[in-house]
Amino acid sequence: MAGVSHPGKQPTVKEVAQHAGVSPMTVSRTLAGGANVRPDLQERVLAAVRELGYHRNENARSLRPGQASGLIGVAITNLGNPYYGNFALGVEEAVAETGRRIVLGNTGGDPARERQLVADFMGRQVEGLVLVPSGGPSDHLRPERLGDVPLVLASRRIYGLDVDVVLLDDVGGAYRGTRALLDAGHTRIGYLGNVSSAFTGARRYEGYMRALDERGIEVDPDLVFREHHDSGSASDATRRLLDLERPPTAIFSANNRNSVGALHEIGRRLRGGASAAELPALVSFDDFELAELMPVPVTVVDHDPRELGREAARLLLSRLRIGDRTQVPARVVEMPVRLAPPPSD
Amino acid sequence: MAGVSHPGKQPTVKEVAQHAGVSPMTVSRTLAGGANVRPDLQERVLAAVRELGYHRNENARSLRPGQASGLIGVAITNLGNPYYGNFALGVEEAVAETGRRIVLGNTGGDPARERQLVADFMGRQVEGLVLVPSGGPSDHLRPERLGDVPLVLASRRIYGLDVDVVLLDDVGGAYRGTRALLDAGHTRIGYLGNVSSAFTGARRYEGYMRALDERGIEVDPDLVFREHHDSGSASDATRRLLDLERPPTAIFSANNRNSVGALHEIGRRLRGGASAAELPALVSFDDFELAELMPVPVTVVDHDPRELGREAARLLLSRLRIGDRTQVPARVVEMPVRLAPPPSD
DNA sequence: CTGTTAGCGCTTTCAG
DNA sequence: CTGAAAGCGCTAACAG
Repeated sequence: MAGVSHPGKQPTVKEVAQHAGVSPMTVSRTLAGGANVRPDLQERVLAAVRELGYHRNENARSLRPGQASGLIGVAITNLGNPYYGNFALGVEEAVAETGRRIVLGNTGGDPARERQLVADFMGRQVEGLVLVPSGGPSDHLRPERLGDVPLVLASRRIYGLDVDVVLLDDVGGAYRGTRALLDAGHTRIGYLGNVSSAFTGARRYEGYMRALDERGIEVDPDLVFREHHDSGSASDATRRLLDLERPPTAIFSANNRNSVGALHEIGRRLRGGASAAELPALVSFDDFELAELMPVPVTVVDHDPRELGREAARLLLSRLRIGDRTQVPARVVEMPVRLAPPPSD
Repeated sequence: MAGVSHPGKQPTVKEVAQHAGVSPMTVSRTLAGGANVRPDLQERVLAAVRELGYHRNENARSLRPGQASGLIGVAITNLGNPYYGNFALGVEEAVAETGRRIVLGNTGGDPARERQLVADFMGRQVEGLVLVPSGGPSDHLRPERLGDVPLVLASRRIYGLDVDVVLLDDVGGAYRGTRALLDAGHTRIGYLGNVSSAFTGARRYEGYMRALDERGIEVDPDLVFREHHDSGSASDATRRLLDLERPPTAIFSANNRNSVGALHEIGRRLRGGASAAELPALVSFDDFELAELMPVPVTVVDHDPRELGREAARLLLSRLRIGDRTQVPARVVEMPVRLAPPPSD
């Protein structure tokens, strides 16, 4: 009960001042570090703060000109996906190191929701925006809409929008993953990709093609499936692949969801009596846990979404430190990926 | 360049008003829905808003008495863990349905960080708090510190703190999982738990004990490992279990991390030439992907962290609707879990 | 239907 | 070293 004079309302500087027998300014100065305040008054103020459970109102504070809100708006497509969860974690950590916080919104890949979130973030006076674009129209991201609030895009870029971007080395990773299969002697390599992230999908497919092309192998359209987006449809695609007259001996999967789908189908066939030897090897863009325990060899194109998040935050924070934000041209950072072959037995 | 008069600053009502040739109040009213504003003036205002890229300043808005901030503070232990990522998603979704947003902080399980985050959230005038407690002292959560800002705890409760809590049915899930192993004829069942979440750990261990007790089996202390917290140490514990003179024929793993650790060790032994038949069956509290593909049978105690998050948000939002928040006594909700046996082949 | 006034909580001036 | 005044952007309440 200590000091709760008006239950149901947060105390203000004024109340703290009254409680400590000083003026609001002395409270403000004390809370700002205490420069030019007599120690004994500081004591009294801090005691009153504790007594009343006072928290300085950051919203009122940021109303003053020159005072930033300390908020960064983050909109991602799917928080439930560990990839984006770790991405958000990376952003949060890097941003928290500067004393700022993130306001987080989940777009679910819906452009309308993205617009709405960005507008809301702007209204909350965020100092910057980190966005995993959902792919729709992007006029709400144009400079005249965002004023001087810097924007960083992650995972995908938007052409015509000249802002900082962090990407994975999609092309290189897909290229190296495919090449690993070629080096192991495979020549018929299926491709499982998706359409939901057109940008990323196109880049990974490019890496796949480039590796095949380098060895003079032509892409067989029967082996390429790119029209699905969840693990269920990836299972179906895998079934169709394996039911071909000349099935692939290996599969390149452009992401986590597709890898899981493919493995579900592989598991089904194993339980149906197939032997592991007649089932395809797999390269998976995106790591997943226990890949080593899979019944077929799984090579993983591994990367660190948390680090991607940190890097996105770093780009953003650096813009906040620059007075004229258009001074530095837009940067594109490609984060490296790592090939992790299956454990040799 | 449309209308960017003062680049580097967000436009205000005043500027919009000037631009539209009306008073600030007409702008405010128009933005509030347009009641009692002539249509043609509304037109002019909305045009000016578009022209200038105006976003209403929510911080200034919530300064007025009676106006809520529309922010909910969420502090969780590890966003990178898919369990908490989905939890956060559930909270975000439910909260967004009411037009509110979440400010998110990651505690990393550090009590000091938790205090800091909660204080910051209070300063930002959050309307409510959702917290996955880190387990340290909890005086910063006492009612006199939080004023009338409601708090909902998730995953763990804090004794002595009379607030709403959402939990999983830990005891029941562990009990049923263990009983499934007993029903399959196992009598020596190892236990892998952890200490990092003392509360949850104790509850799951209780369920394990209860199932054994019911069958008149005494807990063999050699089979119980509860002092570790990551998948690496869970691997070690599994090794020690399997190296016992009379190793267990099954293992109950109290969470995801432990299950993965145990499976890593099992994989190692398989690659070393062991046959699946001599390796233990597993029950895992917490689902994980591709459990069906594991070389030993894995039964999963499945649950929906996203739904847990939604429920936490629901409890919180219901408090916001009630004038006197202490009217309704603290509620404890236990979310159900589901037993998912391995696919029968 | 529209505008003016006042004040939300805070801090930057400017006086004492 | 301390306080009083003024104003950040917004909107109830009260004129007109």
